[in-house]
Amino acid sequence: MKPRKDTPYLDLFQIIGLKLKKKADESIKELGLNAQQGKIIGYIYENQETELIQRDLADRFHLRGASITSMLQGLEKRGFIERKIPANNERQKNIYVLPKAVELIEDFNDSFQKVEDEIVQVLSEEEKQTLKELLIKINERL
Amino acid sequence: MKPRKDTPYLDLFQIIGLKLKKKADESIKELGLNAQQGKIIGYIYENQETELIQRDLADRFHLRGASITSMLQGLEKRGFIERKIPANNERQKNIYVLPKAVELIEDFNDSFQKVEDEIVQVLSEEEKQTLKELLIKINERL
DNA sequence: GTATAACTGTTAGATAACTAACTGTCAACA
DNA sequence: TGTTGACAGTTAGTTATCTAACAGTTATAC
Repeated sequence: MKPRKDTPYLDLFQIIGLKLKKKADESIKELGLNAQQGKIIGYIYENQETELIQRDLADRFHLRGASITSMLQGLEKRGFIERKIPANNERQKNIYVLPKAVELIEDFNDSFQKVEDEIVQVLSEEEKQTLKELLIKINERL
Repeated sequence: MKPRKDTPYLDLFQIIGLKLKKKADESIKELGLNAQQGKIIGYIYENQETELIQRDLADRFHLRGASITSMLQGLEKRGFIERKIPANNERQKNIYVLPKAVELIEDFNDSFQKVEDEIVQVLSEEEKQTLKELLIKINERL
């Protein structure tokens, strides 16, 4: 009498992930960017002094190189970032945010914070802490 | 001295969701389907006696009607499912799985079960229970 | 020192999702 | 009962991701 299907964790993670993506996209839509672009601009801003290259973004965001190329080409064309080939390695491109993007960073960090608060609004402080520990543990082994 | 960004829950859910999608896709790739298609076929199989229509799938899987149309057209063309306009309402299409799909259901349910086990492999029974409760609570309010 | 392998990024083409505009059918109500 | 609005699904066009094949650069090994 084995159950035909019973994958509550997989299902819950998928549905919650999808809902969060939609909420995050919606929250910064008016800025003309989607959530992924916002997250990436924020990450570039915080790491642009460290010779950040496209490869690093691919690793950090679990995207393929080709996807990063395409996304950054779009952001560059629209004047949010620039890419410069460093002197010591012509294979690479270092990435920097331009003022047009910097202006927006505070706005979408606020927006993301609102989504973040929505996620845990129904949890007590103790539950939040427990959840975070469990998620980190799962993420490390996945 | 407010932190520029601190959205650990949003980030963790996004990354875990992405990793799980990739694992689930990989696990049934050899069957010629992706995880979403597998999940949907399984769901149709379990609900085809209930006059299941495309709208129901859109609601259950949080997809738009147009996405369901496109996915089902593909599955129908490849002989996995069929759609029949019911006598009592010509707007709707009832959905049924065909034998070719039924053959595969056990296989991909096994595959999904393996991914499910990977998610919680590092957790104790008590932690699993706690996590499930927290995820359900979050999902309900999102 | 040169050949080979690894690395970084790009292009082309496929796929799965989306929105907006549409068709056809059914339901509600004035 | 006739109009109007809601509902179910489709189409067209866009976007973000993917894989596979590729080019150019750098590192490694013999």
